[in-house]
Amino acid sequence: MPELPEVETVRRGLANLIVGKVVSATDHDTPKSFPNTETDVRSFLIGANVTAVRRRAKVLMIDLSTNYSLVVHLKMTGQLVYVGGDERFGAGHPNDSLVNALPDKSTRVTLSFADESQLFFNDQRKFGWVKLLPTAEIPRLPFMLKVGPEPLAETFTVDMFAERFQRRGRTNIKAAILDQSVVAGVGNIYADESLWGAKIHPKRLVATITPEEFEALYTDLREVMNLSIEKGGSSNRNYVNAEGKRGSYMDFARVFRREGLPCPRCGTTIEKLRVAGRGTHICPHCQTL
DNA sequence: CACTTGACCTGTCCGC
DNA sequence: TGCGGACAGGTCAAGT
Repeated sequence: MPELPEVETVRRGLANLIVGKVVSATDHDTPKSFPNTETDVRSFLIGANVTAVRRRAKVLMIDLSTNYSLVVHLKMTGQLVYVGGDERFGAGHPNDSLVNALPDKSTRVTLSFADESQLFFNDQRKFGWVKLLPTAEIPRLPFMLKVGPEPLAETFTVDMFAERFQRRGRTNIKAAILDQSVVAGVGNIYADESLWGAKIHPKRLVATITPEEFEALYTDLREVMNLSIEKGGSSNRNYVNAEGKRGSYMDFARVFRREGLPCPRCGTTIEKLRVAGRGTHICPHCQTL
């Protein structure tokens, strides 16, 4: 799934839907999806009140009144879908069919709240997880120690952006922008979209990128991510928000998954290639080596 | 260190 | 219709 705009969309939804609710029960399939001890679950999850829902990079944190948090990574196919107690089997709910189908085959973790509502963590490919950890320990997780700055933060400047790349001078710009220790939250969709916006070929070595190009990339990355959040994220395959609804950014995508279609800037046919081990979409006229 | 590749999983799509 | 292979929004652990 889920890159920064999708995770942020889920965060905003959950912040409205579950803050203040009391956890009454939990269930899961494999320990891989929910690697927590029974003792911790009983002591710090059951009976806890949800106090906040936060995000850092592509990681979600559901804070609890016990000073523990549920830390969630959706990886490629994870979903967090909330179903209100009164919505189940209710007629006229916008997501009737999806909501009433849960839990389903991909459901890995279920959280039940005291008011009968539920939160489902679904994950087709089982890469994601939900970890119960002391809130104060989260910043000391290896991932949190190495992850780069939030690209949409007001304090994040173009100079900081360009500086972050200097450590990765000998690789290509696509691998570097996907590196979470350079900048947080960029994944395959927004890497391709922003490189197209800045007219930079994804195979260009970082060391050859000019200050003007870094500035264009910085501006475009932020624009494209802000637009995507506004559109509720990208539903390329199975991403949905906390209410089970798809996002519409893919309707606005300029190159991602648009191979064979004309470039919206010059009309040249968009091509798909492989860079940094990932499917990569470019306009061969706008983005040259 | 910086960099690349394979592994983790299931489902879907495409060519034979 | 069936089957094999490639591929899919992300990160890690290994290898060079």
